[in-house]
Amino acid sequence: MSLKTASRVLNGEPNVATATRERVQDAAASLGFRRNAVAADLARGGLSRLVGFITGDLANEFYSALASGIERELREHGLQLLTASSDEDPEREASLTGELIERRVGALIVTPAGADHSALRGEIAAGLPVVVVDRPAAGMDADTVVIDNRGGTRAAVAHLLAHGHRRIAFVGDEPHLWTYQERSDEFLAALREAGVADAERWVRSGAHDAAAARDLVLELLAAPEPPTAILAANNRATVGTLQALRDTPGGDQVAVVGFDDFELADLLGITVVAYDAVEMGRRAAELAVARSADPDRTVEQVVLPTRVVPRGSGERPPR
Amino acid sequence: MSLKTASRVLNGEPNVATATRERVQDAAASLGFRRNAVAADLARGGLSRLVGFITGDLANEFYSALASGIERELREHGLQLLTASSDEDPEREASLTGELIERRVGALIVTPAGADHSALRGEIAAGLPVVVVDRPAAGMDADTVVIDNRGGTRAAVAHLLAHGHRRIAFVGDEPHLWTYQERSDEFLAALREAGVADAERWVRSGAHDAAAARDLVLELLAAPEPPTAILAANNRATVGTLQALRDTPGGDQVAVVGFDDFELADLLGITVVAYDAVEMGRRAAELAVARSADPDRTVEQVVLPTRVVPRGSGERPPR
DNA sequence: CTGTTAGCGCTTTCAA
DNA sequence: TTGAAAGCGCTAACAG
Repeated sequence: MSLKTASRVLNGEPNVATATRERVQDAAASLGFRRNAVAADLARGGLSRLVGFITGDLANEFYSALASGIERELREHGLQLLTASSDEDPEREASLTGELIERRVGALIVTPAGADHSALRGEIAAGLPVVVVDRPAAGMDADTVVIDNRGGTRAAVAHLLAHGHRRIAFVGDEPHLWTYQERSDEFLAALREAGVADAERWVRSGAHDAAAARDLVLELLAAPEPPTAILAANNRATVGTLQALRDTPGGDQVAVVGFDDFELADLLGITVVAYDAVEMGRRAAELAVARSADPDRTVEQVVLPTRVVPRGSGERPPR
Repeated sequence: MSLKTASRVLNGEPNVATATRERVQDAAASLGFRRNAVAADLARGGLSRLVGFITGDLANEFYSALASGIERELREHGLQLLTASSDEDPEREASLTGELIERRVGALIVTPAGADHSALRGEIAAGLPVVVVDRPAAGMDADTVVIDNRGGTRAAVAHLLAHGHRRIAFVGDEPHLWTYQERSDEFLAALREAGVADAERWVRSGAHDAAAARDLVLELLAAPEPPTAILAANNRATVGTLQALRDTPGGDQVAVVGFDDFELADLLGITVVAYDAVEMGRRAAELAVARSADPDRTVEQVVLPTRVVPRGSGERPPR
């Protein structure tokens, strides 16, 4: 029989006699035959059934939640996930982008590390479906999934204000990150609207890991007029803040709200601004699939909601 | 000029005149040319520069730590990571294995879900480098990376015994898991050697998630003769145990040692049996690469050490 | 329902 | 140093 007939059977195409079909299947099974998806994709015109995901650090629970959501959604569409970590390094990000494109991924999902997205822009222009997650890529017309950073920050500050706080500190990541910008901006705006003078003095940056956050908070607490409440602007900042409070006499009096939920927040009684990272990934994958199917659809900007989950630490009154 | 010359330049092969080389590079740049890794791999004889990783659940921090270690090591060898989640379902695992093989991965790294590894065995026989992580696959001659479950358990029990405990409970995952077997076996052995009668009565299973663990521990604590110490046999069991202790009067008197370290264990003062999951992944990738290079090397069984990290919860004396 | 022919974009001989 | 030809394993288009 011909090659083509076998191909038809193996691809589940119609128009094959049942007898022939069975013959092929038997042969394939007994020979341990496996179709070659690489060759198939090539013949079909280049694109593979792979979707690339370029992320800061797979070991970070936020990114792995994203990856999990992405993978789950892709699976529904018969697509596979190709992961690469940029270590938040823009240069690595660019080279990984190149590698994935050479692998002919059908789409790319990225949490952009740097500010320069010229590489990505070119690919989009060349027709590659690109979805940007967590942080929009400035000046790029790409599908985007972010959370409502401003709304979440606003709600957190309102929560603390409602509990009587005025001296509220903000402990954030690196200032060049978009999420930092959004959150700190909104923090300042909310404080000013509440009539807090000199709001800037309460903002700290550089809490890229727990240790750095801890130091920042220790410093804040040692000042002549320490804050009565702290908004920790990401999960690592929250950990560092908690460490600092533990190590400071009276630290358990200070109110804390953390941005990003985490598994043990419940156990620790930490009030947080929560959102669904797995869902973020799922939505991103959905957009990637949609754009692959229809390159001309209008660009979509998905903003996922956040909510304040009160668990005790954010409801302490000011000392 | 010929196709081949261009190919040589793009692959950095020697024997090209500098002038020609430059001409090709300019052309490639101005045309936005990208080589097609899919076609290249096909022409080169089938195998792609991809390594597959089949894991239980990417969102679980243990697996994502593995993935991170794997990815980092593969990168060193110019390989890319293709991830797939089995949801701990043996059937899904088998079908994913098939998909990855059709994608012509150069090697496969697996945390086997079920007990039946016939599919994998066939692939190994067919020459596919397979590395098994976290749990050995019974009856298979595959490279393996596991931690010293027995040693870790033994050390944890010794730690609790040394602090005067005799009524020590074991809260573990599903009994069919290899890690459960190892840990519970060794737990029983250690208890018996210490002269604890009727050791089996202290063993509980089914703590596959925190909620289940919590219920198990609540039950233990409500018994007429409650344990004075608990060995939580995985990270979710630890969380559930802590929840149960929080919700039980006097629960803060009960000693706890958790298997698996976690970020907030330090903050919570939880004594744990720790090991390096990222390193596990790295070693697995290393083995995968080594076997790809030399299919005939002897099968290697890597056992990574564990260590007890005392942080307070495991040092409480019996009530 | 089945087969033939021509590629997909690259690499690998081997020859010039 | 360069090039021509063959083919990796498959599919798409068209015949039979």
